[in-house]
Amino acid sequence: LRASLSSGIAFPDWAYKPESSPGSRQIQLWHFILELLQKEEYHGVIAWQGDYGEFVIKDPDEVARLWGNRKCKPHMNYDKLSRALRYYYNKRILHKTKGKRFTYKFNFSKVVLVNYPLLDMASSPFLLAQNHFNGGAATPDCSPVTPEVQI
DNA sequence: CGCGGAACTG
DNA sequence: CAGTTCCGCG
Repeated sequence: LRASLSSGIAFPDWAYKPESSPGSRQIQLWHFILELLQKEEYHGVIAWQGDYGEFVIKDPDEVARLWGNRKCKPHMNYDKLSRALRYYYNKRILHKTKGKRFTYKFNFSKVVLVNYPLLDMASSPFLLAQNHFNGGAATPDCSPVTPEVQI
């Protein structure tokens, strides 16, 4: 188990995923989703809606564009993004809300309860996300390297 | 749309 | 390993 030092609150392992290469750890899609969900400026694009942990992608094309932008994948689209989301079903991170279009649900209750039996679910996923991404320090767009050599 | 197999990539 | 790309099927 790990704790986020900057925010003060402990966050479960499943939400961390350190991964090899400390400096250049790739952004996880569901991290990115949570990041957008946390920012009010994207409420027209993606937002919490319905049950606890449930969210709707209001503008699939835009979310795909933003994701592609972050991953330097200019040809990203909802078809591909949704395939990535579907891989989360077996990983128990997400599942589909059947019937509701563009609607998925985080397995907060299940996974958090398993990893953190003492942590109650009073706090919304929004608060959890806020605590994890302390206010959104920086949102690095697709910018590979900035050598900036000066003499 | 939503699903999951399959090949492929860093 | 975490997607990306492509695709046939329902």
